[in-house]
Order: sequence, then structure tokens, then C-alpha cells
Amino acid sequence: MKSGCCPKLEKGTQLISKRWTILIIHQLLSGPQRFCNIESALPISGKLLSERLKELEQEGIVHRAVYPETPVRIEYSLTDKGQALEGVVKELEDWSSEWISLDNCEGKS
Amino acid sequence: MKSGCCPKLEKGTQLISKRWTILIIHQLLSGPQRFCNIESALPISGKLLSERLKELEQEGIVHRAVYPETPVRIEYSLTDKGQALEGVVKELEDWSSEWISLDNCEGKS
DNA sequence: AAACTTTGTTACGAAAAGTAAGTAAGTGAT
DNA sequence: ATCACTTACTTACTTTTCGTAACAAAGTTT
Repeated sequence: MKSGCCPKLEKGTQLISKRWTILIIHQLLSGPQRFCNIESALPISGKLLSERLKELEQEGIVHRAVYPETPVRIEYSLTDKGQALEGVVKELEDWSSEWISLDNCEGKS
Repeated sequence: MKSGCCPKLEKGTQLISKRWTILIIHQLLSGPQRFCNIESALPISGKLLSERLKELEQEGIVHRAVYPETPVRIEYSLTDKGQALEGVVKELEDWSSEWISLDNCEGKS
């Protein structure tokens, strides 16, 4: 495997550029929330969401809190490392709103 | 398919979160360059690079210029839309350098 | 015409994503 | 005690994408 220009950025992109990761973080930036909430807010399946959250937890980006209520409530939130991604998400949001057109998307009949 | 929170951000993430896209853009931010240069700067295969550049060209992010020299020289550069991604890349670079450790990477023996 | 360069493309096995159905733990109703 | 109901996943299976390596087009020099 060839070594790229900057290993840290490479590892950063590997995290960020897994499908759904950015949208999950964007969702969590609005506050801690539970599995089913994220699932219904994004076009992601339970399986993938479960995988992503587990990965993000292992990377120290997301925190998982279990409240043994009835039925069990599990809240996901961003750690400091996760919160620190706000700038990235914000920049991408700005770029998207400026440069993306929705001509060939669901919104159009 | 469920509709997410913000369609533009979703489309933006779909672009950005394809593997190698960010690193290719990061590479092109240092100036126009040719295929073989990008290929040797990143741990990406010719096939994938070719695919990504074609996609990015179709999205209007990358410009492809053919110079019929000998042998042919083809230079890839960022369009305005592509240049506008500098902020995203920069933020990710900053985040990576602050939060990513390289403990289990190539740099370690 | 054979060899060389750059810029790709094709073929094929491996990995990841997508979809749908099923599981586990706990509660409340019958 | 059992059945239905909720949340939070997991498993099985199909489709798409990735990764590696070999090969092809276009033009040039030998």
C-alpha cells in the first residue's frame, strides 16, 4: 500500500467517508437522542445505523448511555471529539446549500 | 426511501463520502496535476482514480484538460465548485491533526 | 513494426451496503 | 402464564462497490 500525503487526514477521511457517518453526526449535533429517532430522521436501515454507531463509539466520537427504563432507553450523544466535527459538518452544509441543486432528486416531479 | 433532514446535505455527503473523494480534492487543492501524479500521491488504484475523476467531472467539481503533447498530458484541476470545498477539507484536516492518533498505523513499528 | 509512455478499461474475487425478517429483554393486558 | 407490544438490535441473503492485476488505445521514438 502506497503511503499518502498525510496519514492523519487519511485516517480522518476513512472515518468520515463511511456512508452515513456525516449525517449521523449532523443529527447528533442537534442533541443526544435515541436509536429510533436517528433511524427515522435518516434514510438509513437499523442494521447500518447499528454498525455505524458501534464504530463511532469505538472511535470515541459517540457516547452510548443506557437508561434501564421501560422500555429501555438508549441515548447516543457526541463526545468532545465528536462535537469537534461540527466545523466539518457546518462547512459541508454551507457548501451543499450553495452548490448542490436538487434537479434530479426526489423533490422534483 | 425515507426522506432525510436536508436533501442538499444528503447529496453533499453522498459526493464527499465516496472513498478517496476528499483525498483527491485535497491533492488537487495544491494545484492542477495529471493522472499519474495523483495516482502516485495517494494509495489509490488507477481504476478507482479513473472512476472518481469521472464522477467528480460529471458533478462539476473537477475539470479535465487534454494537452495533445507527446505523450498526451491530461491535467485535472478544481472548478469553482471544487475550490469551494477547501473549507471542508481544511476543517477535516484540522480535526484530524487534533484528534487522530496514529498508534495503530504504518508509522509505528 | 516493436517497444515505450500515459491514460485508462476489463475481469474477477473480496468487502461493504441494502432489504427484510427474526431475536432479546422488559412491560402490560387477558 | 401467555400473548401482544416496545425498543434495540442481529442474521440471512442479494446487490453494489472496492481492490488487484492484467490488458488496451493513442501517439512516438528506434
